[in-house]
Amino acid sequence: MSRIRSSKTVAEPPGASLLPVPGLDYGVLDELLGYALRRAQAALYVDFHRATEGLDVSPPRFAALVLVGRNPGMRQGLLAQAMGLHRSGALRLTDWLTTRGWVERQDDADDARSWGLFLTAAGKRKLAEIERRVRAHDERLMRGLGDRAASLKADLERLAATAAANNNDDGDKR
Amino acid sequence: MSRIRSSKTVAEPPGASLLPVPGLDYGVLDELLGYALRRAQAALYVDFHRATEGLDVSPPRFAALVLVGRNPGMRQGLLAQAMGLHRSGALRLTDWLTTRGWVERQDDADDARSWGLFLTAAGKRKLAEIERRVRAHDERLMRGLGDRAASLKADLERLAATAAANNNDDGDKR
DNA sequence: TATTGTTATACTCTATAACTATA
DNA sequence: TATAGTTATAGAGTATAACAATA
Repeated sequence: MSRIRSSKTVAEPPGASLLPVPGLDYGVLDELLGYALRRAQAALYVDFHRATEGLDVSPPRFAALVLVGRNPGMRQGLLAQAMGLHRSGALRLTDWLTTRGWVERQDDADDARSWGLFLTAAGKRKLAEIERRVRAHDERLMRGLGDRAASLKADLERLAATAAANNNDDGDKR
Repeated sequence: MSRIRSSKTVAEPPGASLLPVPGLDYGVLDELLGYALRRAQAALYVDFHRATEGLDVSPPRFAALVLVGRNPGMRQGLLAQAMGLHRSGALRLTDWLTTRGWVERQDDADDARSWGLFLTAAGKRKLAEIERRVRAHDERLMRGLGDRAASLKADLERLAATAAANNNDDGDKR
């Protein structure tokens, strides 16, 4: 089998932050944990893009490279599961990375329906460079938070687990 | 002047979470504050969608309703600024809300280029219902975090400010 | 000349549905 | 019959560029 698909550069991120505009009334938004998270996410997204400028990568593409790099031979379906995507999304992502020459599909000896995913030599080099810059970007953020960085990260992980658990329950909304 | 545009329902959110898949090696992703934020955001997004099921709303649409509701007569450009959008994005968002009958444009007496944005009576009712559910959803998350919720929210706000400041600086990446 | 909003277009990210090949 | 991947299509969310009207 073979795959060919078009290649384009990364789209520009939202240009501006969601930081409060002085004089505007944000009502309930200022009270919500969810909106605080959204503001932080928006700011980090712009910052990530800046830190990886010229490398033609985006957060999901970076995550996919790391996952394939650390788990060579993983199937597309597992990549989808790890990234919370539909399998058609993992397909497109893999297509894009393949077209760039960073990832390659190899036939899986155990199951003729599946691919094994692997980084190419170019993909390994690219990932090393991206990872270096992303680490620097993240460490800069951590430094800005000082000793709160570690507890923030732990609380975010707990929040993610809590919200995901709600999603599986029927919830007690009423 | 008048605006007409098509109306569609809210798209489905990503179906699954980004919670760690047992046995997979996430490499640097597990160390990054940015990826922890991404995981939390993904989980909250699904949870938000569940909490507002049937109301035909999304996080940006909700934020726009709140902002217009609290700042009646605000211009589209200001909405764009508050939400970190290009003005063409604020146009589309406003179009959508107008088509739903929740927001209306009125001529601005001070500047013939501008609109003033206002909630309609239906928009006010709709917002009240959405806000009730979003508050309940957010409070459920906060309860899950116990006494750490307040500090988490404060740290997220500080993170957003820090990252946004980096984006304006030249940064010290090298 | 700068600003507000619009139109046209395009790209990322993600989904659903119907399909093929294999298990 | 179920699973892995594919194809085709669609929609949200966002951008850029060129434009008109007004300031």
